Amino acid sequence: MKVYEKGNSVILEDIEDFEPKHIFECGQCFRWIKEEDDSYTGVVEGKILNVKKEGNLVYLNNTNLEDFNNIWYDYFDLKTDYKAIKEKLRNMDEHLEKATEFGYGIRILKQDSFEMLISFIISSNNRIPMIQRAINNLSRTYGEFIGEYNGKEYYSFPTAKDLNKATTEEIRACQTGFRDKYIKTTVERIINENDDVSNYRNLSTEECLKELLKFNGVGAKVGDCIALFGMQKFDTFPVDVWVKRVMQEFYVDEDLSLPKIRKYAVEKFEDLSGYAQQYLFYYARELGIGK
DNA sequence: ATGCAGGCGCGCA
DNA sequence: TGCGCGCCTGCA
Repeated sequence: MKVYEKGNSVILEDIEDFEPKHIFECGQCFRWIKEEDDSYTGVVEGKILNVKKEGNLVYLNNTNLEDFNNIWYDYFDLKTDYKAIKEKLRNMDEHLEKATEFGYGIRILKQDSFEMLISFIISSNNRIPMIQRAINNLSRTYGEFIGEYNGKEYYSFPTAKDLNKATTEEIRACQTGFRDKYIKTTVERIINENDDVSNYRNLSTEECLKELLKFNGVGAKVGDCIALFGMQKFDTFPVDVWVKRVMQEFYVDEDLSLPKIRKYAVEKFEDLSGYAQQYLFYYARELGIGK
């Protein structure tokens, strides 16, 4: 892979295992919006970035080499060899062979811990467009105005301190629905206990999940998502309805409970569980497997 | 129209 | 430990 700066962009040449659609639509993030030219625009660490792939070039627009080195390299997990991960998974069975071929450009983003905590609380029993809307409303109301890009305004995801200014009613007014009280008590607890959830990265996966489950609105699936996407715990396996369907279709009995499906997967995929989940999820949802 | 969608907390056995 | 149920909200 070659990296160079050109104008207001950083260009990645001959980067392998990087496909914007796969990365931004495999269920891990909510703030990357598809543009008319099939590029994606998002907000990370107070920066607006546009990502576009053309042939063997990935354009990171509205940025520079300094931010690439300080932010985007880690955010897009460019240090990790996804070819090696896919190779291991592909050799496990025919289903993963197909799933890794289908979602060949998936990468697991290194996202902000607190943003993941709140975002996945909102995700429970909810649909992606509505999750995106609620997060946008919260960001516009309680986040910081960053600037404009292509005529649209962008805001940072609010900090716990910012969000703590909102009442339960005001949080609901951002279209969070019945999850308003979960968000309120979660933010309140973080402020009162002066907690920094990004420190959960230092805990073992088991301890990390145990701590996350103490938050109101965080159950098994949501906790796994936060640990995986916000704390880089790759030996987790979030089981949502799509993953349940694809697991039942290919691996386990129809009547196996969710916790048992999870146990089966983590024992099978071990440290690659999170990656396997992403490939299987994207494969199942895009193809409508098990529906 | 009424059931349901990318779950969770709760009450109850 | 394992169930069944209600819940914001928009869409089929």
